[in-house]
Amino acid sequence: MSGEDRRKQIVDKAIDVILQKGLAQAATRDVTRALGVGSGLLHHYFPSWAELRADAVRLAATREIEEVKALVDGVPAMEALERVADWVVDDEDMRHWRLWLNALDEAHRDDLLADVMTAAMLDWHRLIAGLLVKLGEERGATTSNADDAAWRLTALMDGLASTMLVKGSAMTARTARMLLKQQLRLECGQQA
Amino acid sequence: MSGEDRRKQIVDKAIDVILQKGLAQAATRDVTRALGVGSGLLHHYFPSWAELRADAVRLAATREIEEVKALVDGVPAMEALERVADWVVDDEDMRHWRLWLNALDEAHRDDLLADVMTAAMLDWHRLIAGLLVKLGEERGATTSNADDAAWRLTALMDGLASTMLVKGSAMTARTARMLLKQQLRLECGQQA
DNA sequence: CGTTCAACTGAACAAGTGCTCAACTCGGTT
DNA sequence: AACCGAGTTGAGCACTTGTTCAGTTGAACG
Repeated sequence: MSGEDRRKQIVDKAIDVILQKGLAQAATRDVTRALGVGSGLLHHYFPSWAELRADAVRLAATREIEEVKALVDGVPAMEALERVADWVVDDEDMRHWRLWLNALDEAHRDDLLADVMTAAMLDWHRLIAGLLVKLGEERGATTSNADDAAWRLTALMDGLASTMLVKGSAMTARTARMLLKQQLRLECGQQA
Repeated sequence: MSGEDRRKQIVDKAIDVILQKGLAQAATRDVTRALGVGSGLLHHYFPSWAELRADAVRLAATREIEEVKALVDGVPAMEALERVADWVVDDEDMRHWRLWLNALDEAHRDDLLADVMTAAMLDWHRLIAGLLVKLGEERGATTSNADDAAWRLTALMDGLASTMLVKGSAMTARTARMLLKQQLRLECGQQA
């Protein structure tokens, strides 16, 4: 198999493994075994597990935000924001949130991951802020604080998700969705 | 040394170690070495590292919320809420946030920790919701949605903190404090 | 055919983990 | 004096981790 193909295949399988076992529990052996290859092959393409893992998280995060961008493309801003709120909470099994929050946590110890997550967070912020600005334009209102509002919305998503993910927590997807939409109304009310 | 004293000493030292190395990196050996005792002693008092670690996190979380309760005791609700917002962000070195977010993440894999964190989150929610109700009473307004508002505020704190903690992130303590206070105004505006 | 070289193997290694258990200390009890 | 038992030790076990490296394969090329 050609080098480039193998590389992609490894990263893809790493995403699978990480989504299934969690970022902290996933090991090089899980990837190589799932692929049916020797352990050396992984290190032939990636100098270390840290690099492969960072690449995998980067690709997964990129795919997610591209998916959302496609979901809201050409849609009126208010509906787009609500679609994002729905999408964010509707992740069955919370697999992607688990990956996201794992990565956020591991980023404290792994500079490569920190870079990846910084970039991903900025992407999300840019997306939300853009929609808020668009909303202001559609309504012909000023949008002075779209940046702040976007930070609050993205942080709220993270916080709600991490609450939801703790077993036995009182936070359900339904409640989280409601809280998110209320926040949307709070922000837009002030903005209009 | 008596059993009860030794127990407390071990939990206290475990908190130190965990605050310094992070929950995921702290090991039994770190605690026993810091204490200058044999490794068996730890297991004489705690059946497993998971139990000691859960006890340590529970105690640390309890101390924190007691500290905040003392800080806002007898203070008018609005100022109390602002004090909480300040306190939450002023944690130098973010040590306590690091512990909190680590624990939230580990709780996915550790049922003992999940219980601890569920209880701690409810404590925080109760505290904030109580202050919001009090605020409503002071202003003679209805407080129908204090619960929702409290969930949003606590989730926002978590989300902002995890953003802040990622190295290289654009989120500073100053910005986070501002965003939190804006949120306070958003919630209270609607409530009044 | 022989040479070359990237792709690939997998046993072995070093480092780290939580935990066990036979043995020891030593103040208090009989 | 003999004994007991809670407190304590620490070498050692079983296991997991990422990483290495001497070697094998096999297609492409002259």
